[in-house]
Amino acid sequence: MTILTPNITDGLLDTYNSEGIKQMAADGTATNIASELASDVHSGLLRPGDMFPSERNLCERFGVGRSIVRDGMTILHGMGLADHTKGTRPRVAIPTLSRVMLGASDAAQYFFKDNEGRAHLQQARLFLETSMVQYAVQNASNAQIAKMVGAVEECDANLDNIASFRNADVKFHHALAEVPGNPIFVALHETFVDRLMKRAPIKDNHLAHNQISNEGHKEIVSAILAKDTDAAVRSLTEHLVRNNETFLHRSLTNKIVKT
Amino acid sequence: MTILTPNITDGLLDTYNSEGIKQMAADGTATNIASELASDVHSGLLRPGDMFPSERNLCERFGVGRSIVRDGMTILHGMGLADHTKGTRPRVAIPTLSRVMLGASDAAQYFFKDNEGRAHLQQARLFLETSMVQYAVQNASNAQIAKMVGAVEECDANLDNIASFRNADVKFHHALAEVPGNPIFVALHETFVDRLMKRAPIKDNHLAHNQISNEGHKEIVSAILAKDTDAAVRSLTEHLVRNNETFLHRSLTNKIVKT
DNA sequence: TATGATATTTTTGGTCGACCAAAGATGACT
DNA sequence: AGTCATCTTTGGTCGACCAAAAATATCATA
Repeated sequence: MTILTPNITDGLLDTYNSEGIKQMAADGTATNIASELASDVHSGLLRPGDMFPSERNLCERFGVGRSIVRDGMTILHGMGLADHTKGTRPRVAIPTLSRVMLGASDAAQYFFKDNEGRAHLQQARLFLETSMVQYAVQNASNAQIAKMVGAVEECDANLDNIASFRNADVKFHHALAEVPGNPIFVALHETFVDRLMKRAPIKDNHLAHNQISNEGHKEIVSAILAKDTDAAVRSLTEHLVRNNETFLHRSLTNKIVKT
Repeated sequence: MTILTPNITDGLLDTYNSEGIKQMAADGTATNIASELASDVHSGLLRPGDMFPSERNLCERFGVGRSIVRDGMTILHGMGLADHTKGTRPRVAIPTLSRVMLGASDAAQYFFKDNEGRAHLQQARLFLETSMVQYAVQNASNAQIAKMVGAVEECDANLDNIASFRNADVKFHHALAEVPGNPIFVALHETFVDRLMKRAPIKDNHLAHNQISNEGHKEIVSAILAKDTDAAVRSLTEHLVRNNETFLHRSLTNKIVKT
């Protein structure tokens, strides 16, 4: 394993060429089949919504039995490129970073279920959104700011509706993640933050909490409009830290609220 | 699908309880088998290095045929929890965020192979490391700074050795990602940045390039020592943007250097 | 004849048990 | 106690079987 041809230990895919993309030697391994199909999807040879070639067809193409092909399809599904819903014939999924990350999310959730892991996740989120807000102060377009304002209004209109408020809350932070126009940030946000938010425990006295929370949103937008980076970061940090602290506090005082 | 029990579309794992962890109804689906084994690994019931129960054993336990169990093991491997190397009997891997992300990396590489995707990745890296450096200015311990200095010295000692310099270069940025002590940052760095760096094309005149690059490292550390956030961020940005620009420029002028 | 519904055949994914080579365990023999 | 032969267990692969879905053919009716 040299440095220039980095064969990272134990990835699902094993050999890379100088471009970093899997070489397509048609060896009949499951990983190879998966990566070849993946290439076809990303290259547009297979279009989202299409059906994959039938398994028997792939058997013939790779010269292996159906078990191998089937394994390859499982891997492909894990990569978020195959849509195996409800017994229907698998179809090509839209290749999206968010979908890809979803697979990682399934595996990563275990790291975030205890308080320590949750705190790490919260910190990562704080760092991510801090970067977003700093960027937004400098570069957010009026349309993007308007989208955030829209979410704030939606929050205000649903202060007493837990589900709807959360929806709007997520929408606000999602709009923030969209500002740089970088799909990586959106994917990270959807994969980790959105799920985290939607799964958060319910606060007692949620009306008051929601009011305070949305005041935080307003402060953030105001600071962005005023192009005041420090104020924006400060408001965001307060907004996020407060939620995390109330969670920890609730855990300490053992006030379990039924979900 | 309600908001409070978020059943995100099409994840590999399907049903969640209020804790967000998969419910363990012993239905004989591959995903269930995978998640149950995953639970056993994360709970410590299966220790890293152990062998998994034999496939026939699992067949009996879940009341299904070996194909299903085998599918479950494939999924588990995709989650980075099973070690299927070289035909030996699969063993329990150390559950690590980095390993988990490795699976996502295989699927995500396709999004980063063109110039646009690469630019997005570079931006994400810039944002991540900016956060790290800001945090480091405030909180880095002497030991952590010493580690960075060590990497800088190693860079200096290997200015003319492409592989060794890259190693030391990676080490420097890795040390930066370690400062907050948050495994998420380390995992993100190892998964995306390390691979990106090790795979980067070779510059012509690498000696001069390496010198300039390491000067950047020195500026960054100096700014951290001086607790000068602005200077640290500025140095880091210059350091990273320069690499990206030379890459794009090289691409435009078509000066392909053999790898 | 054209058209729509219905019956039939084919194809497809899902599941299973059987076979194989190799690795590991067991026992015999020196 | 050590070495070698034998046997058991294990993962890897394959083909066969099944139910459901799709495609095709059939036929009654306007």
